[in-house]
Amino acid sequence: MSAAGVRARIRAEMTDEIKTVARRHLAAEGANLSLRAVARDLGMASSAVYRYFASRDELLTALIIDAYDAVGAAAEQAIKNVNGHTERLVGVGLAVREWAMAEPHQWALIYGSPVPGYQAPQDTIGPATRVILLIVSIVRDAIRDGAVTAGPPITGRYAEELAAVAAQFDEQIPPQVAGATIAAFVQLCGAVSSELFGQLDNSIDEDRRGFFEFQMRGAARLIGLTS
Amino acid sequence: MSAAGVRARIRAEMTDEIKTVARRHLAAEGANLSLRAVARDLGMASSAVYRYFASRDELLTALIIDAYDAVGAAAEQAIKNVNGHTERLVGVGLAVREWAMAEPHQWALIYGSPVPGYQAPQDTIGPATRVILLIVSIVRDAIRDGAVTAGPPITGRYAEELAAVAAQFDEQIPPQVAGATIAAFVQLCGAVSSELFGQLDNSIDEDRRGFFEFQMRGAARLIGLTS
DNA sequence: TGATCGGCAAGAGCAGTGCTCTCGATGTGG
DNA sequence: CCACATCGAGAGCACTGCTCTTGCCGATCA
Repeated sequence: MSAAGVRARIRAEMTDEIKTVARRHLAAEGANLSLRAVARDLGMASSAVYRYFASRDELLTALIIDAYDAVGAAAEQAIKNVNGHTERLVGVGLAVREWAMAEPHQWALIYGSPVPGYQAPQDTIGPATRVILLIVSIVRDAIRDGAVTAGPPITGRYAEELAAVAAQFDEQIPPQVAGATIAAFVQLCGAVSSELFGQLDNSIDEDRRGFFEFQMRGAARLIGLTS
Repeated sequence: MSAAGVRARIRAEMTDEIKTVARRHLAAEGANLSLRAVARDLGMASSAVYRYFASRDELLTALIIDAYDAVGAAAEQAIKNVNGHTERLVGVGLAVREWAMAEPHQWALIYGSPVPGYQAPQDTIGPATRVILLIVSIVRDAIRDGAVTAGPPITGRYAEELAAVAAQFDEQIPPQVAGATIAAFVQLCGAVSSELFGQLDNSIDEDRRGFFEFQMRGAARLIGLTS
């Protein structure tokens, strides 16, 4: 291996190590990630970290991309061997929920309020779409299988926009089905966030998983999934 | 008026002034509210602010309570003269959405990820329930008017919890209807947050209001509202 | 009236933060 | 072997939340 390769590998390892420690700090203390504290944990000067990440925001961006990737991978993995379109949709929801329960601060990082003064760069929009694309693919399969009874037709500018979005994947997706699909994703994110951020406290306290599944099945009914 | 009364009034005015300036800073810069900057804007030393709020968290708590109250009041006001249960539900959603669009940082404060290291005290749970209580009252009225066709029955621990919640308001609310009602609130919060936090970028970019209304009408259908 | 007391604001100060700059060490490529 | 790019360390700047002390000023009481 060339010397440049060695340097690049060491640099990549160091980058990973910083991200790992940063994730640990994130899990322990929440979103106000301290670059200095991370550096202390690594036994190096804070200024040294800036050799690897130009700013705290850039480190956060790296963590965000990784988080989007992780939750997307978890969802894909979870329904690998699941049959039935509704079951696959519910499976995605449950997998995302479980990932979020295990990594609440990472969830807050990607689906909570944006970090103050932080503007998500273009790098994040790719991995960000992984879960919604998975859901869209489930619905597309269901339509192909004739397992969708579309709801009442819709009109208006948003219907055209939904049709345009649907056309990117499959012209056969009616706009109201595309809308209900995005609505299902919104419900998924909202359900996880409300559970995680304490909105459900003092109402559903024990079987939150059951209530979450109830919501996912409702979303599936609105899409029109018949199996 | 007694001297003590004068003192108390001046103190209340000062407290309000601090909150107003803090809200302005929140709107301008985001969630990382700087107590020192607020004090500078008020032309006083930062230490003086601590006479009115024991800590930055306490100031945030005051802002959170006010925000919950404001969004609740906006929702109640919006449907004062609206007839039809579905229209009232949609009206609540649109009013909440509009308030959130006008005050995005205040929305993030109450429905976004919790502020790092901040634990919501008991004072906040009262005002926090104002919007969901309004939605519940709409559904209760609809049931009284015979304008709800309940969905398929549900079983399990979460169904019992939903029944217990429903019993706090009206025994006539079936658990699946109570569940769909909370789901509607979750959809509402999720829809506003996803629009505000950029999840909808590059899919629905023009008629987001229309798509939001579409989601609210879907939630109403899941509840079973027939008018 | 004069002394006392309580609430208020200001300032200094502590420990922490993100970030920049410079300087020295160290390993790499010609 | 030497020049160079890369890296880490340290000092330093401006900022933060928060505490403590000091002094002021008006209200209260003897």
